Amino acid sequence: MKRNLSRETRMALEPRKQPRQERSSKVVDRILDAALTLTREQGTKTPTTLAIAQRAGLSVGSLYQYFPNKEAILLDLARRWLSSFPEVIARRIEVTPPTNRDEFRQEVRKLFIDTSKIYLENATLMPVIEAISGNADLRPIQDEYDEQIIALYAAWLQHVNPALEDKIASRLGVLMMDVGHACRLVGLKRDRKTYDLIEDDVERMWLALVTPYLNLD
Amino acid sequence: MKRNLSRETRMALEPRKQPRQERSSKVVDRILDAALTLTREQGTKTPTTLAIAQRAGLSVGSLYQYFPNKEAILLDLARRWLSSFPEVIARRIEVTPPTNRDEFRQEVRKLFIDTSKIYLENATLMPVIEAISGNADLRPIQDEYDEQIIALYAAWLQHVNPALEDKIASRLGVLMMDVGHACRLVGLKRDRKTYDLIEDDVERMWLALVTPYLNLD
DNA sequence: AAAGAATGCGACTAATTATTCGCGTTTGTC
DNA sequence: GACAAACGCGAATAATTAGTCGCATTCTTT
Repeated sequence: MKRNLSRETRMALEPRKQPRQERSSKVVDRILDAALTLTREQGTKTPTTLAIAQRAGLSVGSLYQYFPNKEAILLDLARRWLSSFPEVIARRIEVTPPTNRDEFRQEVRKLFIDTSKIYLENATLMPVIEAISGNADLRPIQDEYDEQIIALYAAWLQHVNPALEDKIASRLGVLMMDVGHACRLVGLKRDRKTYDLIEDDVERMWLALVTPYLNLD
Repeated sequence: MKRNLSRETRMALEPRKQPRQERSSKVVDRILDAALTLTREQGTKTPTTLAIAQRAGLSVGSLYQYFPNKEAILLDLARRWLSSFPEVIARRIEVTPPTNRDEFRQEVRKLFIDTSKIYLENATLMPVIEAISGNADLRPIQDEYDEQIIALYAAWLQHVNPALEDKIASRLGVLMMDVGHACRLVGLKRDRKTYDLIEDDVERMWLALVTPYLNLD
Protein backbone atom coordinates (compact mmCIF):
# COMPACT_ATOMS: atom_id res chain seq x y z
CA MET A 1 0.00 0.00 0.00
CA LYS A 2 1.46 3.28 -1.07
CA ARG A 3 0.79 5.88 1.54
CA ASN A 4 -0.08 9.47 1.16
CA LEU A 5 2.63 10.97 3.27
CA SER A 6 1.63 14.52 2.64
CA ARG A 7 -1.53 14.17 4.65
CA GLU A 8 -1.89 12.20 7.83
CA THR A 9 1.47 10.57 8.01
CA ARG A 10 3.31 13.87 7.96
CA MET A 11 2.19 14.27 11.51
CA ALA A 12 3.50 10.86 12.32
CA LEU A 13 7.15 11.04 11.55
CA GLU A 14 8.04 10.45 15.15
CA PRO A 15 9.30 7.03 16.15
CA ARG A 16 6.34 4.72 16.54
CA LYS A 17 7.41 3.56 19.94
CA GLN A 18 10.42 3.71 22.17
CA PRO A 19 12.46 0.54 22.36
CA ARG A 20 11.85 -1.11 25.71
CA GLN A 21 14.39 -3.86 25.61
CA GLU A 22 18.08 -3.49 25.06
CA ARG A 23 18.21 -5.56 21.90
CA SER A 24 15.72 -3.34 20.21
CA SER A 25 17.56 -0.09 20.65
CA LYS A 26 20.43 -1.78 18.94
CA VAL A 27 17.97 -2.64 16.21
CA VAL A 28 17.06 0.99 15.78
CA ASP A 29 20.73 1.79 15.40
CA ARG A 30 21.16 -0.96 12.88
CA ILE A 31 18.23 0.37 10.86
CA LEU A 32 19.64 3.87 10.84
CA ASP A 33 23.09 2.58 9.95
CA ALA A 34 21.74 0.52 7.10
CA ALA A 35 19.72 3.42 5.76
CA LEU A 36 22.75 5.67 5.91
CA THR A 37 25.07 3.21 4.23
CA LEU A 38 22.62 2.45 1.47
CA THR A 39 21.89 6.08 0.81
CA ARG A 40 25.59 6.74 0.56
CA GLU A 41 26.03 3.81 -1.79
CA GLN A 42 23.14 4.65 -4.04
CA GLY A 43 23.69 8.36 -4.30
CA THR A 44 20.46 10.18 -4.80
CA LYS A 45 17.94 7.35 -4.82
CA THR A 46 16.47 6.62 -1.40
CA PRO A 47 16.77 2.95 -0.43
CA THR A 48 13.71 0.70 -0.34
CA THR A 49 12.33 -0.66 2.90
CA LEU A 50 13.35 -4.15 1.86
CA ALA A 51 16.91 -3.07 1.15
CA ILE A 52 17.19 -1.33 4.49
CA ALA A 53 15.79 -4.34 6.33
CA GLN A 54 18.08 -6.79 4.58
CA ARG A 55 21.16 -4.67 5.10
CA ALA A 56 20.28 -4.38 8.76
CA GLY A 57 19.78 -8.14 8.96
CA LEU A 58 16.10 -7.69 9.72
CA SER A 59 12.75 -8.15 8.09
CA VAL A 60 10.61 -5.35 6.79
CA GLY A 61 8.16 -5.78 9.62
CA SER A 62 10.76 -4.84 12.18
CA LEU A 63 11.30 -1.50 10.54
CA TYR A 64 7.74 -0.58 11.30
CA GLN A 65 8.11 -1.41 14.95
CA TYR A 66 10.04 1.77 15.44
CA PHE A 67 9.34 3.93 12.42
CA PRO A 68 5.91 4.83 11.10
CA ASN A 69 7.15 4.93 7.53
CA LYS A 70 10.23 4.94 5.39
CA GLU A 71 10.57 8.68 5.34
CA ALA A 72 10.83 8.81 9.10
CA ILE A 73 14.01 6.77 8.95
CA LEU A 74 15.78 9.17 6.65
CA LEU A 75 14.43 12.12 8.53
CA ASP A 76 15.76 10.72 11.77
CA LEU A 77 19.19 10.68 10.24
CA ALA A 78 18.89 14.21 8.99
CA ARG A 79 17.33 15.79 12.03
CA ARG A 80 20.40 16.32 14.10
CA TRP A 81 22.04 18.04 11.19
CA LEU A 82 19.01 20.13 10.37
CA SER A 83 18.54 21.29 13.92
CA SER A 84 22.16 22.03 14.72
CA PHE A 85 22.11 24.84 12.20
CA PRO A 86 19.68 27.10 13.99
CA GLU A 87 21.52 26.50 17.25
CA VAL A 88 24.86 27.52 15.84
CA ILE A 89 23.64 30.65 14.12
CA ALA A 90 21.58 31.67 17.12
CA ARG A 91 24.68 31.49 19.28
CA ARG A 92 26.44 33.95 16.98
CA ILE A 93 23.68 36.47 17.53
CA GLU A 94 24.11 36.57 21.27
CA VAL A 95 27.45 38.36 21.26
CA THR A 96 27.84 42.13 21.10
CA PRO A 97 27.68 43.42 17.56
CA PRO A 98 30.82 44.64 15.79
CA THR A 99 31.48 48.36 15.47
CA ASN A 100 34.08 48.63 12.74
CA ARG A 101 35.07 46.96 9.54
CA ASP A 102 37.63 44.75 11.18
CA GLU A 103 35.41 43.48 13.94
CA PHE A 104 32.78 42.85 11.35
CA ARG A 105 35.12 40.80 9.26
CA GLN A 106 35.83 38.80 12.40
CA GLU A 107 32.16 38.14 12.97
CA VAL A 108 31.65 36.89 9.45
CA ARG A 109 34.63 34.65 9.95
CA LYS A 110 33.25 33.21 13.16
CA LEU A 111 29.84 32.45 11.71
CA PHE A 112 31.59 31.03 8.77
CA ILE A 113 33.83 28.74 10.79
CA ASP A 114 30.98 27.55 12.96
CA THR A 115 28.81 26.63 10.01
CA SER A 116 31.71 24.98 8.28
CA LYS A 117 32.19 22.82 11.33
CA ILE A 118 28.65 21.52 11.02
CA TYR A 119 29.37 20.35 7.51
CA LEU A 120 32.63 18.67 8.44
CA GLU A 121 31.17 16.92 11.43
CA ASN A 122 28.26 15.62 9.42
CA ALA A 123 30.08 14.85 6.22
CA THR A 124 28.79 11.29 6.11
CA LEU A 125 25.22 12.55 6.29
CA MET A 126 25.44 14.67 3.18
CA PRO A 127 24.14 12.00 0.83
CA VAL A 128 21.08 11.73 3.03
CA ILE A 129 20.59 15.48 2.87
CA GLU A 130 20.84 15.34 -0.88
CA ALA A 131 18.47 12.42 -1.09
CA ILE A 132 15.96 14.30 1.02
CA SER A 133 16.16 17.33 -1.23
CA GLY A 134 15.47 15.09 -4.19
CA ASN A 135 12.52 13.36 -2.60
CA ALA A 136 9.16 14.91 -3.28
CA ASP A 137 7.75 13.78 0.05
CA LEU A 138 10.61 14.92 2.20
CA ARG A 139 11.47 18.13 0.46
CA PRO A 140 8.74 20.17 2.14
CA ILE A 141 10.01 19.17 5.54
CA GLN A 142 13.50 20.26 4.71
CA ASP A 143 12.10 23.48 3.32
CA GLU A 144 10.62 24.24 6.70
CA TYR A 145 14.02 23.93 8.31
CA ASP A 146 15.51 26.03 5.55
CA GLU A 147 13.02 28.80 6.22
CA GLN A 148 14.14 28.81 9.80
CA ILE A 149 17.79 28.88 8.88
CA ILE A 150 17.29 31.71 6.41
CA ALA A 151 15.42 33.70 9.04
CA LEU A 152 18.33 33.22 11.39
CA TYR A 153 20.90 34.28 8.83
CA ALA A 154 18.77 37.36 8.27
CA ALA A 155 18.57 37.96 12.00
CA TRP A 156 22.32 37.64 12.22
CA LEU A 157 22.74 40.24 9.48
CA GLN A 158 20.46 42.62 11.31
CA HIS A 159 22.31 41.95 14.49
CA VAL A 160 25.49 42.99 12.78
CA ASN A 161 23.81 45.98 11.15
CA PRO A 162 20.54 46.88 12.87
CA ALA A 163 19.72 49.41 10.17
CA LEU A 164 19.50 46.71 7.50
CA GLU A 165 16.08 46.44 5.91
CA ASP A 166 14.18 43.19 6.40
CA LYS A 167 13.87 42.55 2.72
CA ILE A 168 17.57 42.92 2.06
CA ALA A 169 18.45 40.85 5.10
CA SER A 170 16.28 37.99 3.99
CA ARG A 171 17.60 38.10 0.44
CA LEU A 172 21.19 38.02 1.66
CA GLY A 173 20.27 35.30 4.13
CA VAL A 174 19.02 33.00 1.40
CA LEU A 175 22.10 33.59 -0.66
CA MET A 176 24.46 33.00 2.24
CA MET A 177 22.78 29.72 2.97
CA ASP A 178 22.54 28.52 -0.59
CA VAL A 179 26.02 29.58 -1.59
CA GLY A 180 27.49 28.05 1.53
CA HIS A 181 25.54 24.86 1.04
CA ALA A 182 26.30 24.43 -2.64
CA CYS A 183 30.00 25.08 -2.25
CA ARG A 184 30.43 22.91 0.79
CA LEU A 185 28.68 19.99 -0.84
CA VAL A 186 31.22 20.30 -3.61
CA GLY A 187 34.02 20.57 -1.08
CA LEU A 188 33.06 17.51 0.88
CA LYS A 189 33.18 15.42 -2.26
CA ARG A 190 36.80 16.42 -2.79
CA ASP A 191 39.84 15.84 -0.59
CA ARG A 192 40.39 17.76 2.61
CA LYS A 193 42.88 20.14 1.06
CA THR A 194 40.44 21.15 -1.62
CA TYR A 195 37.71 21.49 0.96
CA ASP A 196 39.84 24.01 2.80
CA LEU A 197 40.53 25.96 -0.35
CA ILE A 198 36.83 26.05 -1.11
CA GLU A 199 36.23 27.30 2.38
CA ASP A 200 38.48 30.26 1.63
CA ASP A 201 36.55 30.81 -1.55
CA VAL A 202 33.25 30.82 0.30
CA GLU A 203 34.53 33.24 2.88
CA ARG A 204 35.59 35.70 0.21
CA MET A 205 32.22 35.34 -1.46
CA TRP A 206 30.30 35.86 1.75
CA LEU A 207 32.29 38.97 2.48
CA ALA A 208 31.77 40.31 -1.01
CA LEU A 209 28.08 39.55 -0.73
CA VAL A 210 27.53 41.18 2.59
CA THR A 211 30.03 44.00 2.93
CA PRO A 212 28.27 46.56 0.71
CA TYR A 213 25.22 46.34 2.94
CA LEU A 214 26.97 47.15 6.15
CA ASN A 215 27.79 50.79 5.87
CA LEU A 216 30.69 50.67 8.25
CA ASP A 217 33.23 53.41 7.80
CA MET B 1 6.44 -2.60 -16.56
CA LYS B 2 9.03 -0.50 -14.80
CA ARG B 3 11.95 -0.02 -17.06
CA ASN B 4 15.57 0.03 -16.27
CA LEU B 5 16.47 3.32 -17.80
CA SER B 6 20.05 3.21 -16.74
CA ARG B 7 20.90 0.43 -19.12
CA GLU B 8 19.55 0.07 -22.61
CA THR B 9 17.05 2.85 -22.65
CA ARG B 10 19.68 5.47 -21.89
CA MET B 11 20.79 5.07 -25.44
CA ALA B 12 17.26 5.57 -26.64
CA LEU B 13 16.31 8.96 -25.38
CA GLU B 14 15.94 10.26 -28.88
CA PRO B 15 12.47 10.69 -30.30
CA ARG B 16 11.18 7.34 -31.42
CA LYS B 17 10.20 8.60 -34.82
CA GLN B 18 9.75 11.85 -36.61
CA PRO B 19 6.17 12.96 -37.06
CA ARG B 20 5.23 12.43 -40.68
CA GLN B 21 1.85 14.03 -40.78
CA GLU B 22 1.05 17.56 -39.82
CA ARG B 23 -1.30 16.70 -36.99
CA SER B 24 1.32 14.72 -35.20
CA SER B 25 3.93 17.44 -34.87
CA LYS B 26 1.26 19.42 -33.13
CA VAL B 27 0.82 16.42 -30.89
CA VAL B 28 4.48 16.46 -29.97
CA ASP B 29 4.15 20.10 -29.03
CA ARG B 30 1.10 19.37 -26.94
CA ILE B 31 2.94 16.62 -25.12
CA LEU B 32 5.87 18.87 -24.34
CA ASP B 33 3.56 21.67 -23.26
CA ALA B 34 1.64 19.38 -20.98
CA ALA B 35 4.79 18.00 -19.43
CA LEU B 36 6.11 21.48 -18.83
CA THR B 37 2.91 22.78 -17.30
CA LEU B 38 2.53 19.79 -15.03
CA THR B 39 6.11 19.93 -13.86
CA ARG B 40 5.66 23.59 -13.05
CA GLU B 41 2.45 22.85 -11.17
CA GLN B 42 3.80 19.96 -9.20
CA GLY B 43 7.13 21.41 -8.25
CA THR B 44 9.70 18.71 -7.84
CA LYS B 45 7.73 15.57 -8.62
CA THR B 46 7.86 14.54 -12.26
CA PRO B 47 4.42 14.04 -13.79
CA THR B 48 3.15 10.57 -14.66
CA THR B 49 2.66 9.47 -18.23
CA LEU B 50 -1.09 9.31 -17.66
CA ALA B 51 -1.18 12.86 -16.35
CA ILE B 52 0.81 14.14 -19.29
CA ALA B 53 -1.41 12.33 -21.76
CA GLN B 54 -4.60 13.58 -20.18
CA ARG B 55 -3.39 17.13 -19.95
CA ALA B 56 -2.43 16.98 -23.61
CA GLY B 57 -5.82 15.54 -24.48
CA LEU B 58 -4.27 12.28 -25.59
CA SER B 59 -3.97 8.69 -24.47
CA VAL B 60 -0.84 7.19 -23.01
CA GLY B 61 -0.19 5.21 -26.13
CA SER B 62 0.28 8.34 -28.18
CA LEU B 63 3.11 9.48 -25.97
CA TYR B 64 5.08 6.46 -26.99
CA GLN B 65 4.63 7.19 -30.68
CA TYR B 66 7.20 9.93 -30.38
CA PHE B 67 9.07 9.35 -27.15
CA PRO B 68 10.72 6.09 -26.13
CA ASN B 69 10.01 6.71 -22.46
CA LYS B 70 8.88 9.30 -19.99
CA GLU B 71 12.34 10.58 -19.28
CA ALA B 72 12.86 11.48 -22.90
CA ILE B 73 10.02 13.95 -22.69
CA LEU B 74 11.51 15.88 -19.82
CA LEU B 75 14.92 15.68 -21.34
CA ASP B 76 13.62 17.09 -24.58
CA LEU B 77 12.42 20.10 -22.67
CA ALA B 78 15.73 20.52 -20.90
CA ARG B 79 18.03 19.93 -23.80
CA ARG B 80 17.91 23.33 -25.39
CA TRP B 81 18.73 24.87 -22.03
CA LEU B 82 21.49 22.41 -21.28
CA SER B 83 23.17 22.84 -24.61
CA SER B 84 22.94 26.60 -24.83
CA PHE B 85 25.31 26.89 -21.90
CA PRO B 86 28.38 25.46 -23.59
CA GLU B 87 27.68 27.58 -26.65
CA VAL B 88 27.53 30.79 -24.68
CA ILE B 89 30.64 30.17 -22.64
CA ALA B 90 32.57 28.98 -25.65
CA ARG B 91 31.77 32.21 -27.42
CA ARG B 92 33.33 34.17 -24.55
CA ILE B 93 36.58 32.30 -25.00
CA GLU B 94 37.02 33.33 -28.59
CA VAL B 95 37.76 36.98 -27.86
CA THR B 96 41.22 38.32 -27.05
CA PRO B 97 42.06 37.91 -23.39
CA PRO B 98 42.10 40.92 -21.07
CA THR B 99 45.41 42.46 -20.07
CA ASN B 100 44.62 44.58 -17.06
CA ARG B 101 42.33 44.57 -14.07
CA ASP B 102 39.72 46.70 -15.72
CA GLU B 103 39.48 44.70 -18.88
CA PHE B 104 39.31 41.61 -16.78
CA ARG B 105 36.42 42.97 -14.79
CA GLN B 106 34.70 43.63 -18.09
CA GLU B 107 35.21 40.05 -19.21
CA VAL B 108 33.72 38.66 -16.04
CA ARG B 109 30.80 40.99 -16.51
CA LYS B 110 30.23 39.82 -20.07
CA LEU B 111 30.30 36.14 -19.21
CA PHE B 112 28.08 36.95 -16.34
CA ILE B 113 25.52 38.82 -18.41
CA ASP B 114 25.47 36.15 -21.09
CA THR B 115 24.86 33.36 -18.62
CA SER B 116 22.25 35.41 -16.85
CA LYS B 117 20.43 35.80 -20.13
CA ILE B 118 20.16 32.04 -20.47
CA TYR B 119 18.40 31.85 -17.14
CA LEU B 120 16.00 34.67 -17.93
CA GLU B 121 15.13 33.31 -21.33
CA ASN B 122 14.46 29.87 -19.94
CA ALA B 123 12.83 30.88 -16.71
CA THR B 124 9.78 28.70 -17.33
CA LEU B 125 12.01 25.67 -17.75
CA MET B 126 13.57 25.93 -14.32
CA PRO B 127 11.11 23.60 -12.61
CA VAL B 128 12.00 20.98 -15.20
CA ILE B 129 15.67 21.46 -14.49
CA GLU B 130 15.02 21.06 -10.80
CA ALA B 131 12.88 18.00 -11.38
CA ILE B 132 15.63 16.45 -13.44
CA SER B 133 18.18 17.04 -10.71
CA GLY B 134 15.89 15.32 -8.26
CA ASN B 135 15.27 12.32 -10.48
CA ALA B 136 17.62 9.42 -9.97
CA ASP B 137 17.37 8.33 -13.59
CA LEU B 138 17.91 11.70 -15.17
CA ARG B 139 20.50 13.07 -12.81
CA PRO B 140 23.42 11.28 -14.48
CA ILE B 141 22.53 12.80 -17.81
CA GLN B 142 22.47 16.27 -16.37
CA ASP B 143 25.75 15.54 -14.67
CA GLU B 144 27.32 14.89 -18.04
CA TYR B 145 26.25 18.30 -19.24
CA ASP B 146 27.49 19.82 -16.01
CA GLU B 147 30.92 18.29 -16.52
CA GLN B 148 31.04 19.94 -19.87
CA ILE B 149 29.96 23.28 -18.52
CA ILE B 150 32.50 23.14 -15.71
CA ALA B 151 35.23 22.32 -18.17
CA LEU B 152 34.25 25.34 -20.19
CA TYR B 153 34.22 27.64 -17.20
CA ALA B 154 37.68 26.33 -16.40
CA ALA B 155 38.76 26.91 -19.98
CA TRP B 156 37.44 30.44 -19.77
CA LEU B 157 39.45 31.06 -16.62
CA GLN B 158 42.58 29.81 -18.30
CA HIS B 159 41.81 31.92 -21.30
CA VAL B 160 41.68 34.94 -19.05
CA ASN B 161 44.80 33.86 -17.19
CA PRO B 162 46.81 31.27 -19.13
CA ALA B 163 49.09 30.72 -16.16
CA LEU B 164 46.27 29.34 -14.03
CA GLU B 165 46.78 25.75 -12.94
CA ASP B 166 44.27 23.17 -14.19
CA LYS B 167 43.30 22.12 -10.73
CA ILE B 168 42.53 25.62 -9.58
CA ALA B 169 40.69 26.42 -12.77
CA SER B 170 38.44 23.41 -12.42
CA ARG B 171 37.72 24.13 -8.77
CA LEU B 172 36.78 27.72 -9.52
CA GLY B 173 34.78 26.55 -12.50
CA VAL B 174 32.61 24.31 -10.36
CA LEU B 175 32.04 27.06 -7.87
CA MET B 176 31.15 29.61 -10.51
CA MET B 177 28.62 27.28 -11.98
CA ASP B 178 27.10 26.15 -8.71
CA VAL B 179 27.00 29.59 -7.13
CA GLY B 180 25.50 31.08 -10.25
CA HIS B 181 22.97 28.32 -10.54
CA ALA B 182 21.89 28.32 -6.92
CA CYS B 183 21.51 32.08 -6.74
CA ARG B 184 19.70 32.42 -10.01
CA LEU B 185 17.22 29.72 -9.11
CA VAL B 186 16.46 31.77 -6.03
CA GLY B 187 16.25 34.92 -8.13
CA LEU B 188 13.83 33.52 -10.68
CA LYS B 189 11.42 32.58 -7.93
CA ARG B 190 11.28 36.19 -6.80
CA ASP B 191 10.15 39.28 -8.68
CA ARG B 192 12.21 40.84 -11.43
CA LYS B 193 13.57 43.58 -9.22
CA THR B 194 14.90 41.08 -6.71
CA TYR B 195 16.31 38.99 -9.52
CA ASP B 196 18.34 41.99 -10.65
CA LEU B 197 19.60 42.63 -7.14
CA ILE B 198 20.65 39.02 -6.84
CA GLU B 199 22.44 39.33 -10.14
CA ASP B 200 24.52 42.13 -8.64
CA ASP B 201 25.19 39.91 -5.66
CA VAL B 202 26.36 37.09 -7.89
CA GLU B 203 28.63 39.36 -9.86
CA ARG B 204 30.32 40.56 -6.69
CA MET B 205 30.74 36.99 -5.53
CA TRP B 206 32.17 35.85 -8.84
CA LEU B 207 34.65 38.67 -8.80
CA ALA B 208 35.63 37.94 -5.23
CA LEU B 209 36.00 34.28 -6.07
CA VAL B 210 38.12 34.73 -9.14
CA THR B 211 40.14 37.91 -8.68
CA PRO B 212 42.79 36.53 -6.32
CA TYR B 213 43.72 33.94 -8.91
CA LEU B 214 44.41 36.35 -11.71
CA ASN B 215 47.61 38.03 -10.76
CA LEU B 216 46.97 41.14 -12.75
CA ASP B 217 48.89 44.20 -11.65
C1' DA C 1 9.67 -21.96 35.09
C1' DA C 2 5.54 -19.91 33.58
C1' DA C 3 3.05 -16.03 32.11
C1' DG C 4 2.80 -12.10 29.57
C1' DA C 5 4.95 -8.43 27.17
C1' DA C 6 8.02 -7.00 23.67
C1' DT C 7 10.16 -8.01 19.61
C1' DG C 8 10.92 -10.23 15.20
C1' DC C 9 9.26 -12.28 11.06
C1' DG C 10 7.92 -12.45 6.04
C1' DA C 11 4.27 -13.75 3.01
C1' DC C 12 0.71 -11.01 1.49
C1' DT C 13 -1.94 -6.91 0.12
C1' DA C 14 -2.60 -3.05 -2.44
C1' DA C 15 -1.34 1.11 -4.59
C1' DT C 16 1.09 3.19 -8.28
C1' DT C 17 2.64 3.68 -12.72
C1' DA C 18 5.62 2.86 -17.12
C1' DT C 19 5.08 0.56 -21.28
C1' DT C 20 2.92 -2.57 -24.81
C1' DC C 21 -0.09 -4.18 -28.43
C1' DG C 22 -3.83 -5.07 -31.34
C1' DC C 23 -7.44 -2.66 -33.29
C1' DG C 24 -10.11 1.26 -35.11
C1' DT C 25 -9.65 5.87 -37.36
C1' DT C 26 -7.62 9.52 -40.02
C1' DT C 27 -4.66 11.23 -43.57
C1' DG C 28 -2.06 11.54 -47.77
C1' DT C 29 -1.47 9.71 -52.41
C1' DC C 30 -2.54 7.91 -56.87
C1' DG D 1 -12.54 6.77 -53.87
C1' DA D 2 -9.48 3.20 -52.68
C1' DC D 3 -5.33 1.78 -50.52
C1' DA D 4 -1.63 1.98 -47.41
C1' DA D 5 0.72 4.22 -44.08
C1' DA D 6 0.54 6.96 -40.10
C1' DC D 7 -1.74 7.96 -36.12
C1' DG D 8 -4.49 7.49 -31.97
C1' DC D 9 -6.49 4.69 -28.52
C1' DG D 10 -6.91 2.49 -23.84
C1' DA D 11 -7.43 -1.90 -21.63
C1' DA D 12 -4.17 -5.04 -20.12
C1' DT D 13 0.45 -6.21 -18.40
C1' DA D 14 4.03 -6.20 -15.33
C1' DA D 15 7.31 -4.27 -12.34
C1' DT D 16 8.11 -2.09 -8.08
C1' DT D 17 7.53 -1.16 -3.46
C1' DA D 18 5.25 0.67 1.06
C1' DG D 19 2.99 -1.05 4.73
C1' DT D 20 0.11 -4.84 7.43
C1' DC D 21 -1.00 -8.71 10.24
C1' DG D 22 -1.12 -12.94 12.55
C1' DC D 23 2.06 -16.11 14.20
C1' DA D 24 6.78 -17.34 16.24
C1' DT D 25 10.48 -16.28 19.20
C1' DT D 26 12.83 -14.00 22.94
C1' DC D 27 12.97 -11.38 27.00
C1' DT D 28 11.40 -9.77 31.73
C1' DT D 29 9.27 -10.39 35.84
C1' DT D 30 7.61 -12.82 39.60
